[in-house]
Amino acid sequence: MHSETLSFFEKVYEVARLIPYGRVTSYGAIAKYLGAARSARMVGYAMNSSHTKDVPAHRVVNRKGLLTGKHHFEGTNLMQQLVESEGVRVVNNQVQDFDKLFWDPSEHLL
DNA sequence: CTCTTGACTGAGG
DNA sequence: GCCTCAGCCAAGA
Repeated sequence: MHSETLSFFEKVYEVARLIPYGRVTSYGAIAKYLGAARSARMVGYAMNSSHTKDVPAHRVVNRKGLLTGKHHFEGTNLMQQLVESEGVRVVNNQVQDFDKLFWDPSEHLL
């Protein structure tokens, strides 16, 4: 599962699938968890390709809790609808109570 | 091999 | 708090 043969994208997908229902994390947090703290942009790039795969990409937002990837989902508001369906409140693309809902992949190891 | 493309981030003003 | 800029680097062409 965590083979070295997995591409960076595939590793990102594995971590994204660990995000609990109703919680969110950031591109940077996932990158850090993978030991590639400076590859946050790559995480977002990977999410762009997660379209067809079984990955909860809507639970990944930027460090401020903004839904920066919403334009990559179908329709004009699908990403927000998905997170809100999990109980996450969003106002102007900003996740409310972001500090409380933020899930750090690194905590998963503790 | 080189070059471009970014769903990012931290620092500086 | 805001905005801008530069560094970041995997993948695909």
